[in-house]
Amino acid sequence: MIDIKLLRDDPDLVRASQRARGDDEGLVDEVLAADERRRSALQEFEGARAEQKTVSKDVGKAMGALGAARKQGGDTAELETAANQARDRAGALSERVKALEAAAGEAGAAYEQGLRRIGNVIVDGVPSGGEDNFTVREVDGDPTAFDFEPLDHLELGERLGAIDMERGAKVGGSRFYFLTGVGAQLELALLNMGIAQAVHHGFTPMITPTLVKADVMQGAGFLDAHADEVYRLEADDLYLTGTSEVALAGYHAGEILDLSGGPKRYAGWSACYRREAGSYGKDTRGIVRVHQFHKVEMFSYCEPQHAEAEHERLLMWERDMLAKIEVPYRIIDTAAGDLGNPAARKFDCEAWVPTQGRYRELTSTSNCTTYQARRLNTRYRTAEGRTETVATLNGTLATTRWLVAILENHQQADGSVVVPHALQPFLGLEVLRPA
RNA sequence: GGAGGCGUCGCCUAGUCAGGUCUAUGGCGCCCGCCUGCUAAGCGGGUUUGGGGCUACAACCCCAUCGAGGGUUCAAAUCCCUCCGCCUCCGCCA
Repeated sequence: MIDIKLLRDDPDLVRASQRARGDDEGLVDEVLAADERRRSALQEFEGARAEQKTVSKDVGKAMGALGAARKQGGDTAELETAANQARDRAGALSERVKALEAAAGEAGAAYEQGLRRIGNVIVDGVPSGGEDNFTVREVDGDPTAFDFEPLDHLELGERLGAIDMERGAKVGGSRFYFLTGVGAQLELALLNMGIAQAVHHGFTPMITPTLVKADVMQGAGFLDAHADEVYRLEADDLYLTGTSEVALAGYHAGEILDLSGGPKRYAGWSACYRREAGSYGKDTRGIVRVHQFHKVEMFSYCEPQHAEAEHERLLMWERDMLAKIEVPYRIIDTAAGDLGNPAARKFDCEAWVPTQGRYRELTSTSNCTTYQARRLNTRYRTAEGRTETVATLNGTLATTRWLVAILENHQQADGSVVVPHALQPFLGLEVLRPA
């Protein structure tokens, strides 16, 4: 959620952001009003509570004096009367405090509910509008040219004995698959290359839980707009994560971090699960859109004032990975309306897929600024000793989908696939050949 | 799955049985100051986090915070209930 102080100080900025996202601008005034109500209710309650506490302490004092007098066998009647009087007064106040507390609680809940609905304030420069309003930031390489009719990744994968969709469907249903033989090896090689690069740049590699509790899923921001994308295990009230971002965002939840040595960077390796609800009929062929895949994900905790620079760094490391697999790609600046609530800006790297004649997303890096961390209560200690909310960012280093781009772009007329140079040491093969 | 023990403001710890006349005790660490050729020791003070008020984002005042959430009570670290985590033992299973 966004910072209430920003909302109070600069509501126009938040209104503009909501407008760019195509979200409800009126929410801003709604929440400001709720904030006013919450604060006045809180003041009333706290005042009454303070009074009640004072009176109640008098009861305590009176009771103590009474006890002492009894021990000494003195006259207790007067003390007893005083104690009872104080108790009656406190009792009367107690009723009022309970009512005021309930009212303050309600006002607080209404306020927070509204605040949570406001999306992160977009970074200056993010294009307005919906899914199709992205801007192209950079194009790297020309679409791969072939002097033969290229095969699609599934055809190639089947000939190589690398992908088995049919048996995947038999075992798990549609959108499930087996990676077999060189296919399994290729995925492991790719993911390992991602981990190796991350470690080289100082990331801590992490193998993360893929089942998380509701508060983590909620805090990471995955139960709002796209809740129906998430698998939920009813019997245990746990959620299957669609990315290790969720677990890595939860990793430092409730903690106060020491960022004096720079950002904390983690590289998460995990299986990812997505229901793909509402995408019936889309990308039904092959492993472009599946319910389960593997991913290496960068995750960074940094000071908010460094978030934009960190975002550029994550993008740079994604580019390094794409360069290693030697495929043409472009980078888009996602439009505001296509950002999730937590993201203030998102860059996607999209690789050229020859048989589709278009670019498909291979990586995605988001700057969530303090939005995610505020919900998860992750802070850092400033040089002045104050606590402030950290910024969180994430970005992809490799996923199963990358196999699509690798297979299709590096295929030869005979159905073999040349392994990109950087990947060869991880795979131990230079060329994949049909069985 | 069963039985028991534990969870206190960075770390350790008192308080919980018998609710109150205290503002959660003390030590370690850390920070500031004093003293001091230097260091150590010594002395004094400070040291959870969130929210609200007032403001200069200071000082100060108030509310909450003893694993979490409820409840009882004028009053809860303390009593009751539910949940979570850790430890020990038993059972079951990889």
